[in-house]
Amino acid sequence: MLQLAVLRNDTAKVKERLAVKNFKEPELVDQIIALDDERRKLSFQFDDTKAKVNATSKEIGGLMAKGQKEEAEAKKADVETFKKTLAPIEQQLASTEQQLTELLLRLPNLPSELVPPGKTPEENVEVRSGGSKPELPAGAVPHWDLAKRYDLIDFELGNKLTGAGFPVYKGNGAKLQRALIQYFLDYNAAAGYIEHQVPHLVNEASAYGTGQLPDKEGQMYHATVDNFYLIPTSEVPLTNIYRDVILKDTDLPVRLTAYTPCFRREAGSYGAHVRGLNRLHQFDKVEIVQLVHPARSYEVLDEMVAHVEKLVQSLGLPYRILRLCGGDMSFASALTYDFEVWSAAQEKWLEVSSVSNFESYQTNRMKARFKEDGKTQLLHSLNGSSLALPRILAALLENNQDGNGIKLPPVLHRYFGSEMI
RNA sequence: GGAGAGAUGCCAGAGCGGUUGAAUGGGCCGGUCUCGAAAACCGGAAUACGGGCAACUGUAUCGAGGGUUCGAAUCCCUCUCUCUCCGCCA
Repeated sequence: MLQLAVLRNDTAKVKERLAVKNFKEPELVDQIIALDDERRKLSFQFDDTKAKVNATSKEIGGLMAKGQKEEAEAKKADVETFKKTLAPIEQQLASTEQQLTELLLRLPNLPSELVPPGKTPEENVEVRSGGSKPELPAGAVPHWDLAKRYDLIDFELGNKLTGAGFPVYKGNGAKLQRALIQYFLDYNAAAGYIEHQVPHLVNEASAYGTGQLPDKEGQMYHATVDNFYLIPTSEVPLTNIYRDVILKDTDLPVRLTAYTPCFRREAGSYGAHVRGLNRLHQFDKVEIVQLVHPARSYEVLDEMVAHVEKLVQSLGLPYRILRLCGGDMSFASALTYDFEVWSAAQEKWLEVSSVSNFESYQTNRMKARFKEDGKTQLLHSLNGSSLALPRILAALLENNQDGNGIKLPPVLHRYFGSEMI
């Protein structure tokens, strides 16, 4: 969430930035500041009265020790009076604080100056592209047909076991998944990201920490008996490792990577968008996360984009990098680059990675901080997919079909064990 | 799943109703000493939110939440987690 100090000191700027994100309730900012004024007033009254209670209670202790019972009783009456005035203040303070937090949670992160204006994905700005779209042989088919032809993925079996969006990978399909995961992890580790294996279910505090709660409650699977959430991305457990942690500046930067399955309810999706591997309820993803000094976060963002770009290039897939416009960005992000690869048989761009700088929006929620020259301050958090598997798989299958099989890019040969499927 | 024990600062660990934000030891930072280091000695050091130009100062925090009390790290209740034993088990 945004820092109160920023809202108070830079109110006009905050509203201007929120407008870029097409935020509909700018008046919330003023409400929040008014509530904070109220909170300060109440907090002062509370502290002041409580100080009297504490001081008097201490005196009572002294009097009791000296055996001055009568005086002590008189003081007790004083405390009684203080406490009577304290009770309503305490209640008001608690409800004001709660309201304040609720409102604060409704404000999205401020977009950086680099974010282009716009409301729809069409207004995203292409910053770079690479590779070239392949010429497909006659009779080329989409990946769901290829998956069937070469017996790589069984969508119907997934329907039987669980439901739509939970495919079963088998044979070379399963092996290729494993090869991709291992290649991605090795690639990230070589760049200094420390590999982690993390829980696939998290508690409420973690879901709040990265911003999945409260606003995206409906997008997560919820194991209600134990009140755990199935992770929609390993960003959640990875970033929350540093919830309520204060690092030393010498610990920075923190670089993490993990492979996990990701679970998303994707409520409201339907039709051609969800065909084949395009949109699943469970999919595999390798993620990278960094926690860095605030002064460096944009430099690091560029570095992460370059890192993912090289990975996509190594797979030989035609791609483009988009800088998301205000309307297409996620709630918590300050700047996001999406990677899309060309899925030649579908003739569609598919999003395979999203690399974002969250600045202090997540770290303020989860109190992930570091200490520099004795001063404690919030870290900046960033993450990106490196990479999401299903759409990579879709593009690899479609783009590399030659009628006899699928030719795999050279980087995968040693992971897959052969050059063709 | 059953029975018991426990959760205190960076770590270990005291405290079990009243100057305890917290003894003591270790670690860490600064200093003295030293050519330098070690040892020894001296000093410093939590987080959040307020008040104050500042020095400084108020409040909260001893797993979390609630309660008892003039006063709670200390007593009571609920929850979470850890450990030991039993059961079960990849």
